[in-house]
Amino acid sequence: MKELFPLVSADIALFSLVDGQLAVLLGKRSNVPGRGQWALPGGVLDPDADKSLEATARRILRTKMAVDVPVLEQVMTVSGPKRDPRGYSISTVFYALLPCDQVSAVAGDKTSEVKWAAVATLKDKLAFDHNTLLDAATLSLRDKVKRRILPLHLLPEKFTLTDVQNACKSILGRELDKASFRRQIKDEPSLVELPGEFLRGPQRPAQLYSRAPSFNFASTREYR
Amino acid sequence: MKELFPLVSADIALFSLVDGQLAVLLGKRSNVPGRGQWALPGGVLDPDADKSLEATARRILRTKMAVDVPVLEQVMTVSGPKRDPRGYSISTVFYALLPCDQVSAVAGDKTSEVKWAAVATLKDKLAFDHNTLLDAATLSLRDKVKRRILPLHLLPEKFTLTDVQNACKSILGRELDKASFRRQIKDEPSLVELPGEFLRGPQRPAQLYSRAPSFNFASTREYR
DNA sequence: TCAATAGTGTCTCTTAGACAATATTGA
DNA sequence: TCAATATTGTCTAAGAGACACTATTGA
Repeated sequence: MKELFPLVSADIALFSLVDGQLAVLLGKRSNVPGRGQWALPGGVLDPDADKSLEATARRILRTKMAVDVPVLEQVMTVSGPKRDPRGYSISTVFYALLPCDQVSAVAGDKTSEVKWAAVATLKDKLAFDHNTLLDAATLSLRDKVKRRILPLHLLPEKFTLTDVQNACKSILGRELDKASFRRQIKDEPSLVELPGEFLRGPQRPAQLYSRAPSFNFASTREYR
Repeated sequence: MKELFPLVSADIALFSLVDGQLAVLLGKRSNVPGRGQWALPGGVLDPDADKSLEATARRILRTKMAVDVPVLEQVMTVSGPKRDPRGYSISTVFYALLPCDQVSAVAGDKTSEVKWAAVATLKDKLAFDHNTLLDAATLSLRDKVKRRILPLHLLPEKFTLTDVQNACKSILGRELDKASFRRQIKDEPSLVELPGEFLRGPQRPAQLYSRAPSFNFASTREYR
């Protein structure tokens, strides 16, 4: 393979909900640079295989983490001669959403070098400039949710409105009023009520919903 | 200079107001590919000279257009093997803001291959995928203004509130109510009233304002 | 005086947030 | 019945849009 100059790569913040907290998938670096440190999964562009940097990101998640993500959003691109000791590098950052039970790399491998980490607890603990990248990705996701694009891809196939509210709460980092939240999503076409299906427990059953097939997380939303 | 692979470059949508309309600076391409077509100014990363792709963009504007821009915002990065006939290419798109009278390249050169074009009139008239890039840049700028970051860098040093309103109107593409607009920007710390200075004409004089020195267009704004 | 634009006041409607009230289940 | 959570109703305040009114200049 022809050598790349500059070094062009994609890094991905794969978000999920772990114990109701927003979490991100990290890999422990097994090679220099940054050996032994935790970092966002990433990899170098393969011009022969990748139709775009989005394709690079998907390939990395597929080969390194064995996941296919339904949502992949570009965040920004960082560049410079000092970011990577190997030389001038360009990195495009993405974020992806997935229910954490769909990532087997974590639980399956005993000598696992992959883990979920709560986003809120990750101050300055990552390799390279990955804390900056993660912060940008988190802000970008938060922005989406503020525009009322629901992070339904973090949830299992069937979920309650309380689940949706908790997902939004963990992303926005603040409490949400139940009544207000429900008013706001009441007429969301992305939510499909599943008639007769309820989540049962030692209390009043909760209506179950699923994502509308037409729901497109990437779509924007007009606001004034 | 070491050859780049892939081809990494920056393209810039330099926005301004021309006759009250949002306009973008275009250059006619003098070389293949795209010779003779109009395109956003852009150029290839110089790893020795550019500390980042932002620096690339600034260098291009400085050398090709002889302007120093106060605002430069990253929009997104496009990539792929087919975008440019020269091979696999990565391009990061930026937008910049400037009063059009600060760009001399247009008026100064009789055989000028540079022009301002009203953004609203540019359907599918640009080289490569530059219409897509311009659309993305325009949306990104619009987004800023929707968050009440005022596009003050499009205006001259002294301006009236009506000027600000017209700038926002041309970016948002819709009429704005005067009273409502003024209520919204009433307590903007970015606006400094110039006591005793007025724009005079055949009507009631209009208070002049200037940008606050601390005004930072890049800063975001919290919204729920 | 009039034309023209600057600048302000007021009304209505929507909506977010706060908080309370009611509903429905299993134990 | 009670605990627990789901779901809904109501009040209030803030703010946007619409629109009309007043203010101040030059001609």
